Amino acid sequence: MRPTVYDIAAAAGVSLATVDRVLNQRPGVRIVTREKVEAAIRDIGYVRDVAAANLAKGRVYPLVFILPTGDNSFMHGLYAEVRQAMTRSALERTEIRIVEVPAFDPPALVAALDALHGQDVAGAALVATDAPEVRTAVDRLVDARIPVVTLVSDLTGSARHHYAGVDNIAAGRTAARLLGRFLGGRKGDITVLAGSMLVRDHRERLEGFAALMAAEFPQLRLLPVLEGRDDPEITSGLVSEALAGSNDIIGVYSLGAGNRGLIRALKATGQGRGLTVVAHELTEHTRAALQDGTIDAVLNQDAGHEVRSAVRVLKATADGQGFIAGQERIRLDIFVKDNLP
Amino acid sequence: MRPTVYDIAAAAGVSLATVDRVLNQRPGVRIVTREKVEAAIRDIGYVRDVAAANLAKGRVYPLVFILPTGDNSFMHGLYAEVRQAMTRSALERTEIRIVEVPAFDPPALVAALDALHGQDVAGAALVATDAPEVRTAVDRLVDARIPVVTLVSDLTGSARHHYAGVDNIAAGRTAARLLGRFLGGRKGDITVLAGSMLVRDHRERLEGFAALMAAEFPQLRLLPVLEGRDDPEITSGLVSEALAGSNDIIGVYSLGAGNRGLIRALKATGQGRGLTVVAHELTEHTRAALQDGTIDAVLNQDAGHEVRSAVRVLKATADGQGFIAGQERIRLDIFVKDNLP
DNA sequence: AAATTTCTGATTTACGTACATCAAAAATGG
DNA sequence: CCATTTTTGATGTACGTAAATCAGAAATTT
Repeated sequence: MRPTVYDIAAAAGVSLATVDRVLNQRPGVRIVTREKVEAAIRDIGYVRDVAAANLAKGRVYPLVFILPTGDNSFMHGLYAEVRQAMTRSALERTEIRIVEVPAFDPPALVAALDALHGQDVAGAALVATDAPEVRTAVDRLVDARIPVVTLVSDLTGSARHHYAGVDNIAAGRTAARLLGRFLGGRKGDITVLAGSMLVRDHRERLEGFAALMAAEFPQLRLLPVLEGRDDPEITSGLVSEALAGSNDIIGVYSLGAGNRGLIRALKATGQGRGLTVVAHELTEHTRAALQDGTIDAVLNQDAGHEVRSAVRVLKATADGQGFIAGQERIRLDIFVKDNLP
Repeated sequence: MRPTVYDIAAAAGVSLATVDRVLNQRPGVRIVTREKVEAAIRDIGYVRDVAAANLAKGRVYPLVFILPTGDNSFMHGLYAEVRQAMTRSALERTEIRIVEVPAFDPPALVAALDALHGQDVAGAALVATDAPEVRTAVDRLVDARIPVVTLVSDLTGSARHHYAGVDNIAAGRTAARLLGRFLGGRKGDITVLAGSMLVRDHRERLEGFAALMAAEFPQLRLLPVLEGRDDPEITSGLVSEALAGSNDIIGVYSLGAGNRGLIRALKATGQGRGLTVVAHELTEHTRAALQDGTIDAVLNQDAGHEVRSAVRVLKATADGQGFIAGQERIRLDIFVKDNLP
């Protein structure tokens, strides 16, 4: 049988009330007594029964997810996953609220973060836009002892407790490796398509991609980056134009969202050119494109895992607990035609 | 506030005792009354507080993991992960026991399974060896209302509740796709290395691999499968011999364990031949080989995820509950040099 | 209608922890 | 050594559910 608070009391030769004071760091215990109790806790190997504790406390975790607006499948998927998490609220003792802010808009994000102060919030998750003022706003929350995790896009240099997302530099390098190997020594130009260089995840993907390309595939030349703002329409136009303007393009790397537009342009302009294409984020559109051969590989981050991980980490952090690092590492999924879920 | 059993009682106009009888399917309730209560449960949207219920029941989950012996890194990793899960027992109300059986030995596995009858077991996980007698032994457990999940290797056709592992046909196809694309149109022979055709996962990987190769990369010829019994020594010998015997080999697919031997042979015999190699299972050996370029891609199943998933599913099934399918799907990880964790 | 049998209600205890209150004991200051 | 402050003990209630008991009500049988 697992030891309980009664066992601690017996082992330490103190009363239950004193054990409780030590366990919940309430005042009114001499240091010697406190140490005696702590020793007993270690000795008998007591672990607090979190379920019982939460029951007694009537604890709920009001969590806030700050998400950018955005009309692309990835963001839609992310919203859907957060809403899924909401449906599990009763079971998980969470109360999740979504705060929507304009994308790529640091002041709006800062305002949303600052608004949390004084509210009843057990933790916050945000898709970070990389800007100094966002960093300090996050730090203010952390100072206010509110757990913060970044989602999808990180905010290095800030005091956020955790990042629930993939390593985007590694993602860029991986994309380069796949594209380079798939092209099997051919020589030509590569078009890179991004959403916006204002978000850290896109910058990092490009950084990793460009670095590995330069180092290992010198026969491939990177064309200037096209910024499609994660918007299918803009993206479609840019790609069509690029493909029409050059016959040397043999590969495409799409590191942002808005792949609906990319795919449309590829089908219209790229047909029969033998393009090798690597894109990010598995959506219904990229899935279909993988299947019909328009795209050769898709790198993906599982939004569901990211959201569930964020919730677990926020709860654990709010309780001052640790978490299983391996379980909370968000992996970079690589999909080809054959391993689609 | 979440509705409680008291709210059900009030809503249905019955007493708490009756609600309890309905909730825990105890006898002594007329059908009309039972339906009244069930309607009330639906109406007010009651969800049982599992934490409180488990507390009241003093529930613990005695789980058994039946694992094959095996001196390869993957099995070592699997054991380590199960032991990790044991250290979390106190928190998760589990009591995990490992039963070790000889690998590739159906009768031993059957004996281990049958031994569980009558024991206090809330669920069992096993690495299945594919044989009819194993199937019926699993079915006997399921008939005895003991939740069963297969781990790593499935047992289709049996009544197991869940499979915590990857889709191995898809894994084989994916390996073929990567190898085929990486070889970029070159013509030559491919050596395939397996552990044993007695286990379903190896058979399935080969099946997927051969099918896709034949369909999409006809310029690549598959050599007869080498069976290394997941043993580094045997594997090393087989590979050295094969490489020495032919200069037409341009690719290797290692679909089992025992890659330590493969890598040793490649370094000794394959150096400078420009071999493209795809292997399974990320271990310290395959990781190093990826990094130094001996292996080009590694397909992996995360043993930690598999074990944690098995535990979650067994507990949920024991409670007659469902689980989040997306969370319990074990993904096929693809690693190249650049996205190693 | 009486005698059974089957349901239902009321109440209590328990699980492991949190939290509050009040009295008693011990330590500290002067 | 007394007065004061600090520390500790004893006890009770609560969280939401499970499980048991026993009395009483309703349904069924005779």
